[in-house]
Amino acid sequence: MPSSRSQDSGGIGVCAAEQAYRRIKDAIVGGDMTTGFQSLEPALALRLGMSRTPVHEALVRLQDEGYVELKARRGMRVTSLSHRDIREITELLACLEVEAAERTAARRPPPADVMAFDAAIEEMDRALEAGNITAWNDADYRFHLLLIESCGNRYLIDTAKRFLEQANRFRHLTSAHRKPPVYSNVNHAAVVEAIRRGDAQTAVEIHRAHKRRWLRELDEILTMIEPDAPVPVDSRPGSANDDGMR
Amino acid sequence: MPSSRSQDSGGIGVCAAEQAYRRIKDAIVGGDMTTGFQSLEPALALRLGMSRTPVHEALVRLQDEGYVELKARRGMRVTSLSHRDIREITELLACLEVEAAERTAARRPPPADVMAFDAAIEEMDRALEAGNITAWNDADYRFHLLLIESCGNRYLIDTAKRFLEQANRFRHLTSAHRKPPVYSNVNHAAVVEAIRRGDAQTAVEIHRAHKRRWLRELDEILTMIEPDAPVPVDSRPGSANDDGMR
DNA sequence: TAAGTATATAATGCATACATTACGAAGACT
DNA sequence: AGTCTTCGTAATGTATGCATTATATACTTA
Repeated sequence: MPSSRSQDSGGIGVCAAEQAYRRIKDAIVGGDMTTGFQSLEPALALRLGMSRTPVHEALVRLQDEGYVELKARRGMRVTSLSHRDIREITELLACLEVEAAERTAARRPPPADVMAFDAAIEEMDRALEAGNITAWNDADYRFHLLLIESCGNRYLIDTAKRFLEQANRFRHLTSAHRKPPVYSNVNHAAVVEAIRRGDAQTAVEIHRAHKRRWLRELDEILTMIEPDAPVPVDSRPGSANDDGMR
Repeated sequence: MPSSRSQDSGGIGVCAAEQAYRRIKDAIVGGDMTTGFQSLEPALALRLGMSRTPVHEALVRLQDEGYVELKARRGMRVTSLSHRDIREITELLACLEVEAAERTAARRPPPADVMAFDAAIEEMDRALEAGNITAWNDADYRFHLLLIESCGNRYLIDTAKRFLEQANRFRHLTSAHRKPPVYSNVNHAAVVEAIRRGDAQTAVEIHRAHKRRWLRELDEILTMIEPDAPVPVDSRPGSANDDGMR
């Protein structure tokens, strides 16, 4: 249901507008275009090796999704995520994921699907033992993606994925400041256990409690980092205007 | 946060692309462009009195939101909503609204805001007594919009509004087949009472039960209407290709 | 007559061109 | 010297033009 044109996904022949959309979004989510980064359409078009038309289309779409602001004459600006933004995105995502957990459990997915959850959790365990934060993040991301994608409601899937992507913009920020997330692994395992049993009620309760706890921790992290103001999404908050990609 | 450019909202000087976006979307939501309606960019551009460029931009955005499908060479096609689509949209909206009810109650909005809820419910009561379905729909819509917009989470607001709009595409369909929604008024009033007291727990419970009941009723309506297949969003399911606007 | 192929038509996606407009810089006036 | 005004520059939004491609139709051959 989300964006795709002609070619279905990531192949060779994707049209320029789609490429522009993905490359810019990836740059923002991946931290290569930092919060506050500004650029003009001609510059972007030059960098992406295409004309302004597809770039313009991509920017409008990204504005709809909240990734950039288009200000007259100033071109695009990567939206800054205030503490409030981060909290609100996390809250919404929590709500959506809890619903997804309930539906997934109620659907009683086939054992093969549940094994994918197990695999993700095992990898989270391994990464935690090894102290490999990046690997843990990847596995955790995959777990949440699995949970979302197996809920059966395509609109819920699209929406939750959209905000999971948004959340990736500040994931590294929080993961740098949080204590080793042992309880995440335990909770996730318990949710999977409930899913395996088809126990939707328990899945909801555990996942909701987990998300509540995470929100409290997030609040602590945020107040620790800085009183408020737009959050530095990477290590160079000042270097906005010059080139900003790296 | 959603779409707008230069001019903030609905003024005179909105750019052509934004106008195209709104007019086409309004036509779809308002039932003027019926499910399955197809059109080519040149034809739309002609009808809207602009060139293909802004029309193209609008269509891509509408595709992102699930209102149209763009098939190579076939132009745009207004997406058909299957029973499954209707159910999934309603489920997601229920989830979002329950969360909004909880947050609204937890925020303890000022009495002036709560009076707006009262006004909407009073109008629902009046419309129900008078048997005026249209008026009831309008008031009900306003109630849900109020509930959403007073939750305090801007991302939740945007998302819920988006699906409330989608739900308007099939609202008339369900409202034609459902029995007089007395329990809606009662439930909504109870939710408002909980909001007034700041009782988030009760607000959630009532609204969730209300939505559950509504989903069951929706299922009955849907199975009654037709086994499945794309739902006729207006009374003329066949007249897709010729002109489709009315 | 039917099936396959070739050609023509036209819609899409992108590039370019143009008009509008906003922002900045420079100069003039107080 | 500071402020206001005017002019120039350049970015945006849209229109148009062009290349690509897919579909439909017509023609040819078995």
